[in-house]
Amino acid sequence: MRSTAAEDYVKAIYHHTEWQPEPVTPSQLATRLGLANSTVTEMVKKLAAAGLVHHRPYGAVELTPEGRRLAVRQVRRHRVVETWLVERHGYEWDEVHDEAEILEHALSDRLLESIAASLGDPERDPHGDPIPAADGTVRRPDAVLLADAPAGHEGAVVRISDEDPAMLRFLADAGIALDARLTVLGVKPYSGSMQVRALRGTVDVGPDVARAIWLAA
Amino acid sequence: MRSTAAEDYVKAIYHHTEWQPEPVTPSQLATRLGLANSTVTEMVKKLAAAGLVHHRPYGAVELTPEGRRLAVRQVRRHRVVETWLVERHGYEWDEVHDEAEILEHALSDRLLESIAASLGDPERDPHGDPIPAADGTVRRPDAVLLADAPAGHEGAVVRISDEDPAMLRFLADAGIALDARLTVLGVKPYSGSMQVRALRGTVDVGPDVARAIWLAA
DNA sequence: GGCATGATTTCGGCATGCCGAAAAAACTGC
DNA sequence: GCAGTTTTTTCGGCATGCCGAAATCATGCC
Repeated sequence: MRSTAAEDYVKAIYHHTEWQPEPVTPSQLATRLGLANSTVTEMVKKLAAAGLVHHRPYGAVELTPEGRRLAVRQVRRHRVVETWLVERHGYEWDEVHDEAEILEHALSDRLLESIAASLGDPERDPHGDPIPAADGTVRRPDAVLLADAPAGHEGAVVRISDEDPAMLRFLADAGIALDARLTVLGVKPYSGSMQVRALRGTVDVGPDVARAIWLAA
Repeated sequence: MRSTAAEDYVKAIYHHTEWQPEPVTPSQLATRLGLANSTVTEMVKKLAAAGLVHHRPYGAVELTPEGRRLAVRQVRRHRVVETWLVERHGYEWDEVHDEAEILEHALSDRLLESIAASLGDPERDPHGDPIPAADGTVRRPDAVLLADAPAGHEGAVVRISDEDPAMLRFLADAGIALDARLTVLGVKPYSGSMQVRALRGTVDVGPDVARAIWLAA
């Protein structure tokens, strides 16, 4: 039970608790993985038998220490590959996800570490997500979700969720990239969108976008 | 029917006819792939249905033009990856095979070509095997199997079979590498081994080795 | 020509991952 | 507290690849 499928499941579980720590339900997992609920239930049972997750029937799913280790390892692999694709192979940051999704299961540890070393052992990936160290250590920057930032808050963009490639392109066009300094001007009443000042000018961002961007605290 | 398994089968079939053109039998395929005969028979039937091979029951297996295209593509991928591992990641030439075997199925065309370009589009891999071009063109050097070379023949090593990593290490120790100049001194009667002069001195090579080395014709 | 031997194929089975439909449990609002 | 909805689980099924055992074919030898 150390298949690529298992790696994908624990990574998805880990992913869910990485930036907002709530337990994950099977159906949320199914949505994220694009699988049927029944499939997830079955697989979770196998993962539990393999000691990678805790799960009581009809309850949420949580990683065991061992499952967490595997997940962190997988996250490291994914983000190292993404960084490598962008820095060495001319990929745009919205193009790397699918390729990394496959490669993270295919590279040996030796090759992965060689690639990481050739990049200078980076600590964050092109979206600002922290890259866990080879020993499993994770350093996460203090950050506030843009949607939760009060008016007047100012800070550099520390992370942009890689969930939606189209959004990544929209943000790139709007001049909002990693390390850009943003100032929260306020929420427009009833529209649900926020006004934000970037270097290039003022931008209105909808709630989806405001929940995809993290600012330095 | 374009699975990684299918890619492995057509590659194995192609491989067999690359340096000595004889048809492949299912059992030879099974041996090379490390599978049961029955498994190969079943898979060959599926490959035939998919138009990748010709096969009449109880007969040999041959690639269709389409199967050959797929095989050549796969060979290119494998050899580009091997070259990359040796040149950029400090692998020894006897260590690359397993990693390449996995990676050749996982890289996108885009990434593979980017890697090939970064290597200067090499035309042969660390063992001397020709790397097919991206368009499927294969250039093969004129070569004689050491075992078939007459006494007195002299020529550079053009290719060393990558079948047996232990043999590759033995040869490296003996100073026999790609491009080394060898002279065939003759066959030792009854022992079945050949005497060969290399730069570093005279070496006795057994029949296995003599069938793994090709010299420039 | 007949027959033994070895290669090939057929057959039932197994493991992994996936699905949809139906049953069971858990929440919800009133 | 209870009925309706939603979530989770169970169940039968399917596809891919693999296996060993048994049946079938091909071939060479006498």
